[in-house]
Amino acid sequence: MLPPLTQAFVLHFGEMGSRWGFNRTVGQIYALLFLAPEPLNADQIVDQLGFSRSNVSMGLKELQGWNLVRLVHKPHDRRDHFATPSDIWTILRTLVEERKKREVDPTLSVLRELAMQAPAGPAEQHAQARMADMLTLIETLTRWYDDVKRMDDKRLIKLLSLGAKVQRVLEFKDKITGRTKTVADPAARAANEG
Amino acid sequence: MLPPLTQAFVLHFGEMGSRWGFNRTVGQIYALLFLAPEPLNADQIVDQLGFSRSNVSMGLKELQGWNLVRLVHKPHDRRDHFATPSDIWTILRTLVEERKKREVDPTLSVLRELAMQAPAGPAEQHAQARMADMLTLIETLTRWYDDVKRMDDKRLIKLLSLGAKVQRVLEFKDKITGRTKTVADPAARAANEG
DNA sequence: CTGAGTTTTCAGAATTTCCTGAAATTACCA
DNA sequence: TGGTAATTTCAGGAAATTCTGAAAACTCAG
Repeated sequence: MLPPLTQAFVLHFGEMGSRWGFNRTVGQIYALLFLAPEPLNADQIVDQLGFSRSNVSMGLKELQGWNLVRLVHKPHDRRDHFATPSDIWTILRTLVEERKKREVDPTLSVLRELAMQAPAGPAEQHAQARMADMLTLIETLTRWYDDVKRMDDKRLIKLLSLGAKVQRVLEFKDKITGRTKTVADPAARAANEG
Repeated sequence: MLPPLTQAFVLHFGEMGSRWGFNRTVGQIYALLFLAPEPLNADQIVDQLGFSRSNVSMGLKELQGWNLVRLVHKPHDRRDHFATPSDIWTILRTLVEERKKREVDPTLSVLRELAMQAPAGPAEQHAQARMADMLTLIETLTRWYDDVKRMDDKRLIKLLSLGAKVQRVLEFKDKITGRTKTVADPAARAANEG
């Protein structure tokens, strides 16, 4: 039915689905839409994947809830068509944002809530301290994320491909701002750049 | 049974468990161990959470499989005790590593596999190009991750708290390496540092 | 309006996952 | 080696989730 590479990809996404927070149907539908050169309508998805019409309808709704799939209308066709963004970085941003919303935000708000309450006796002192550690960590991470997600794709990609080498750049900068003279010395500069 | 803050935290982790790739039992056991000031043995967990002994045993095994919990032996006590690392950054590293192993590595290897196969006719050209896009993105991300995970905690935290401001540092560096004279000029340097 | 085409809802069947108690296994002491 | 404490395994019951078909609801051209 599906050509072999497409089939393999779709089946893999179906299997992985559960690890990514949705089910087989949703995973396969997403994979199919991701690969499709054109938006697909629900019946085309039914034909290709063999799920019931209602299951596909629910799967599409869930994918729209994740903002991973958008509704497209074709001229002279009453049926709804669905597509994934063609830009993969856009997809990544959406995925991360939605997973954060589901996986970390609820915990963040519970931890903030609990941090404000008085510990019920000395027994909970330690527990509350542990929660505070976790809260600090999550807040550090989400602040970083909120910051980074505002970067445009080009800079983001540049930053990613630099990897841990940013470290060196930072240390380089420290040196410069610390003692300007060193920077003016070409030999020292070359050493810093490695 | 459990003091109120502890209880709230444990129940929350139980609920979140399914979103994080494990079940209620595992989530609650982890939460309890995380908060505990001392390693706990299986019976203590049974007492506090009310799950069956066998369920706790399986949950602990799963947590050990994730490397999130380690076995501890107390002197003069035959029973196994369990603890989470006390350092929260260590926990984060483990969690990310294990999730990557489960959630991205399988897809990475499938995509590499499929990238090598010849498309079955022109119908699959587009599909294979899409897969290639995804592969490139995942490889970029995992390379970045492999790089960053080698950083020590101190530098990592520094980098995180810098957030998108690294950007400025990078541009600052570009200017310096591009035209040294400008850097030597204190006025221009001040402008770059913002 | 009407009615064909399309999408959504939803009760319950099918499937999967979770959890338990009983039995088996392991570890260790005397 | 026998006995006891501790842990693990596992078959099957309980619970949760996924999936379906039928019916309801919606949409729009005529």
